[in-house]
Amino acid sequence: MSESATDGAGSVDLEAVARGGKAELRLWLRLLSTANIISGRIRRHLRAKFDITLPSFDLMAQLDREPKGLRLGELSRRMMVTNGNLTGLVERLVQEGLVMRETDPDDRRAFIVRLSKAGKSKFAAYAKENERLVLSLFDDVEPEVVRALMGNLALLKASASRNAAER
Amino acid sequence: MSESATDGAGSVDLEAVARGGKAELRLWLRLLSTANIISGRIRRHLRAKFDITLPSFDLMAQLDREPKGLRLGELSRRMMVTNGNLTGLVERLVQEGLVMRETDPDDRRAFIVRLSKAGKSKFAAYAKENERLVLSLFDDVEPEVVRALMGNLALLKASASRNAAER
DNA sequence: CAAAATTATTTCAAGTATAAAATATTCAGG
DNA sequence: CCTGAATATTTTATACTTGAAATAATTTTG
Repeated sequence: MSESATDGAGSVDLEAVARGGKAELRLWLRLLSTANIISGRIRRHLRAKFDITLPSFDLMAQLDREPKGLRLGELSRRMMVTNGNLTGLVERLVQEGLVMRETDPDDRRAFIVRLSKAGKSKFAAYAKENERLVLSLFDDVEPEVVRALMGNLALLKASASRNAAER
Repeated sequence: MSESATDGAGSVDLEAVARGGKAELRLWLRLLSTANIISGRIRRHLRAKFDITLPSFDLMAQLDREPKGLRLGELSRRMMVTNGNLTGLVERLVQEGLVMRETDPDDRRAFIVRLSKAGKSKFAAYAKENERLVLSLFDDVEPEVVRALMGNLALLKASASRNAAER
């Protein structure tokens, strides 16, 4: 058969075959595997079509909607990654000429990053194609299911964000 | 304030502030950020409490329910990671004495890994504590919401798994 | 205002992750 | 039984990721 000439995990998944266990545990595993499947598809698609990584795409997506740029700290919060991570990520995008990095005139500790002209136009193409893909992945999901998930995930997200400081 | 003495991303998250955009796109971002928040909490909790990484925990979780062990290929499929990734992950756990790795008598290409006695007993403690944490993260989520998410995520997962071979 | 605390970022070490190429072994035909 | 296809895993190169420690600049305060 040969699946794709690549090593490729991320296609089968038995959802950890969580037999017993509490409903919440099983839900968490299902949530995770669903997110993994979708992000895997997106990652492979971006790579195949544009040779760009998902983290780079995410970074550009954040900057695309902030024409004036963002400080690194704000960017790391929005992307939910550590500061240290961003240093290298931004560096690579600067090398490629997609992102500009300049010191904040108001605070010499800080840096502001934003899309270059080239970055902006490339990202537009990436985003368009990506939207097409994501919509296709949701093809068999009814609008009311989308709505229900939207609301229920908000509840879960709020609960998980709140109930954090345990022990 | 100081948040936690660590560099810590993964706490705030503006859900990418996806203003416009199709509902499906926004749902995908919400799904991703929810999964990120939960897995971040789990990861930090396991590290703080037991000094174990999430991938190691996941690997042990898979083996825990297969007393006879698993071949590496099957394990990589279940964990949704590439084969190459597993080589190093297993190696570390073998070094720590938590996992045993032996060649499959029926197929000399293959390896079978399973939990050692020590691994089994350590994992029991990890899992117990982890279950406590996950349940606490779901604390404010009503059972019917859990049920609804379970069903609707199954639909989404199926759709995303199916609609793959696009272009 | 100078020392102390805080904030913004980088550096570092270790681990995780992918995709592609390389190895080794098994299997299917001829 | 020998060859070529298929399978199982490892290796390699590159990139991502974290958490902690280090740097540097700003703000707070005694």
